[in-house]
Amino acid sequence: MNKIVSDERIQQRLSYFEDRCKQLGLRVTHQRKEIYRTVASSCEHPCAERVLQQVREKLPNVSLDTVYRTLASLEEMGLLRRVGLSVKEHFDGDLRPHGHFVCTQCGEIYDIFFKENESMELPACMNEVGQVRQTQVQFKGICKMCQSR
Amino acid sequence: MNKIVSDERIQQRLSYFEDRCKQLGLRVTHQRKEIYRTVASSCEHPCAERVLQQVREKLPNVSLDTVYRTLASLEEMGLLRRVGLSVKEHFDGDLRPHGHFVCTQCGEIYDIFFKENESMELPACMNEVGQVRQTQVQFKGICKMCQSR
DNA sequence: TTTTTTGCAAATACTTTGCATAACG
DNA sequence: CGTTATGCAAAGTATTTGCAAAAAA
Repeated sequence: MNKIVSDERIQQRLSYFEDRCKQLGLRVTHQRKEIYRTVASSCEHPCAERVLQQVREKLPNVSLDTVYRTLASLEEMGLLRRVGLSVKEHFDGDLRPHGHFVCTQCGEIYDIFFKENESMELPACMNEVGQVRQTQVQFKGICKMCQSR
Repeated sequence: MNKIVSDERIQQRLSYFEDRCKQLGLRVTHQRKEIYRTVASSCEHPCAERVLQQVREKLPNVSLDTVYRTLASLEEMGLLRRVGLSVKEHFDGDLRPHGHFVCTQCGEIYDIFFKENESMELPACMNEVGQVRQTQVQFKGICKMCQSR
């Protein structure tokens, strides 16, 4: 398994997860707990299918759609993040260094030009990981348009 | 239409596009040209379907799969970028501020912890765009593993 | 003329949804 | 017991692929 997170830390997180569930009136089911445990103790940024595999080692009958539903609610609960953006691919012909603001409500993508971006240096540890071809900064949130509704 | 890019600039880009095609032995077809023109002159980060719509205003018979194929080759040619990550969604239970390195060959995602990330301030223009909930820095490139093959 | 690219159609991959049953609190 | 969450099956969306015909060089 791919586990660098300590058991102790996972326990902490699980109990926080249970508290949050109670706070929000969500039920603490075996499936939710196992799905959250999997994501919280994984270092591999698993996709839904991969989460399912891991969860099924303990709960063999869990279905993929439960995994999707649960991952979505864990995200809403603020217990995990989605790496990346949206289901669709989006393309950008503007090659100047710039970032993007993505509205999580309407999906709109806005260009963000800012100085820090242009002069951004690669972190030192980058050498050990690989050769960087491009850097993108993404901001997620709610855009003005959606706010004023 | 969504055009802020000047005609002059688009012409420049199109002729660079043709040069690159010749350099690489790729044919300059109407479809490729129109697809590139669309992405290069758009400010809306279009998805494939949206590119198709625009392209069809000039070339009504272009098909969606050609758009996909062409966008992929334009990316390889270094003429456009994919906003986001990969087709699949990936989830991350680690909420500490950190970035990701994504290998464009094998798809592996590596965590990148670095000081600059923790202290990163939001660009001033952000106020005009929306309320930021989270910030993610993404690096794309080829990882060590893939390099040594 | 030769080779690449296209369009069509179909397959594949990923994610979401409706509904009856099961399980939490 | 009442209500929410799950599993199943099916639908919905996005992307990719094989192949014959069309078009570029």
